[in-house]
Amino acid sequence: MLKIYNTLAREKQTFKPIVAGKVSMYVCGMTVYDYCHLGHARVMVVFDMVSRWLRASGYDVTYVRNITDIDDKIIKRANENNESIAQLTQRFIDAMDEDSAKLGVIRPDIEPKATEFVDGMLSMISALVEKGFAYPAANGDVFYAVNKFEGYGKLSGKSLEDLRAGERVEVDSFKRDPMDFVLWKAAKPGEPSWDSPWGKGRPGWHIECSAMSSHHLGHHFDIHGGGQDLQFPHHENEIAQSEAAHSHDGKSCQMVNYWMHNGFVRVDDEKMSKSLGNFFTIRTVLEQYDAEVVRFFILRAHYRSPLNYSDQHLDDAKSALTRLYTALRGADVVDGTIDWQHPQAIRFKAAMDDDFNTPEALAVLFDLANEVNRTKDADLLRLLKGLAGVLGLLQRNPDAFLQGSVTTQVVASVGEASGSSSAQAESTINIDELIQLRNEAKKNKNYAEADRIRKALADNGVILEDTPQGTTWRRA
RNA sequence: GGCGCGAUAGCAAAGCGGUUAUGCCGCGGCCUGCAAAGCCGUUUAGGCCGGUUCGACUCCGGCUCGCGCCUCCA
Repeated sequence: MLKIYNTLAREKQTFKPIVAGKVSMYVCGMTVYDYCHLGHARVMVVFDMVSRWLRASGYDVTYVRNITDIDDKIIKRANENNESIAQLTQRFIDAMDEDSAKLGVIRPDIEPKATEFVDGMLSMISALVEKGFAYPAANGDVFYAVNKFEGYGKLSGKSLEDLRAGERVEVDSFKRDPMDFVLWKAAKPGEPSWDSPWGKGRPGWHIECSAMSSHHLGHHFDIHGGGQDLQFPHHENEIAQSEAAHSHDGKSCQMVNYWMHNGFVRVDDEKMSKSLGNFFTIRTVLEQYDAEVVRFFILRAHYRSPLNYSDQHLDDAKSALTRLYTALRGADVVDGTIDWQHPQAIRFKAAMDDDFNTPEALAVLFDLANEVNRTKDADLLRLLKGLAGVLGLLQRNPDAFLQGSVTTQVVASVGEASGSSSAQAESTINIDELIQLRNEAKKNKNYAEADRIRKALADNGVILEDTPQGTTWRRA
């Protein structure tokens, strides 16, 4: 029985899909004017994990994650770069796809782009105007009249009075209420625009998601996700738009049953964000850390908790993941079959069913690794790999992870240390050859030489491990 | 100012009204030529003050500190 913390209800609720056996899920994706940072990585990985668990639980999942490809920042950035908006957005969509693939994120089933759904947005805005929830202003913008929607604030727990009291926005004289938000922006010279009943313009941000989600998932769907910062105003506004636009005879229809919000990534205990400028892009981090380590780092914390980024924490995650891969090493397990009756599998499922408790699920993996190390039991190995696979982890060849990007050719100084000829000292030497040399030295009880080779390799980031089956190595 | 969240051992991070979380690090042992890996054992907890209870890290109240949203933001 899966329980999900529903932001709307402010409590964990037993998950019941609208259509038995099926789950419709929408997640707010990226605005593509720059490379994705670790905050984006978290959304992608978290909801990838959610969709994987729903599928592992037997649901037929339709996962939609949108792409915002028209927006003030995109226009500004394209102008600065002297490139077209289409060029800019395609460049960063490609980069996003690259980054997410590295993080082991399965592509959502549908990735709609805002610019391809302007018609849907326009008809939604028209419906809102007709029903009296929106009004065109004198400047050509169309605004949503927040006070017309009874449930405004129900997601974020804010009341209009509170919001107005904390008002920090400059009052826009074209709005009837300072909290009204824009559905359609009148075109400014030189900006891309679409025709509309209110003249040329482009859509506001919030209406995009309402139009795309209802187009692909209908007026009422199961799960809507996104970062915590989208809760207000973005998701609040989505509810106001969708539920008002799809209302019949004054009765609004519920848009979403379960609202999920993932916690922030922080740096020095401050939110990581583009506006604060303290962000690390995924690609920067991947220069230093294996992508699976980053995925593990994200899943090691509960999705709703804050996640503090630092090298120390990534190093820690790397060591932990190394332990898991070490347990799989040397075994010929390829398939990860899961016996869901096994006590550890039951524990794993209980953890995941409890609002996607990945830290507890990972603890199960470590307990399994310990059992595997003790017993070398093939069934346990399959179970370990199978359960890890549900989280998108541990599916590589262990050596591919453990030896990583270290080239099998190490630098010349190793050759010198090994005592080989000076001609060879100038070139690179194969790690396997050095292990061979060391084993010969060991056989001859020349331990000083053996240790010198081992030390030289260690200085090159190669750690040797002597096992009953022979000597293996891994990167530091 | 309004609304909300959090405070767990050296670091990270969960569950749980009474029984080993887990990972990294540290320490001792086994293993090893020595290491590494692994195994066994082990040190370090629950912000502060009250209350409920036979018993609280876990429930309730207050306080302190930190964070988030209220403006674009995953």
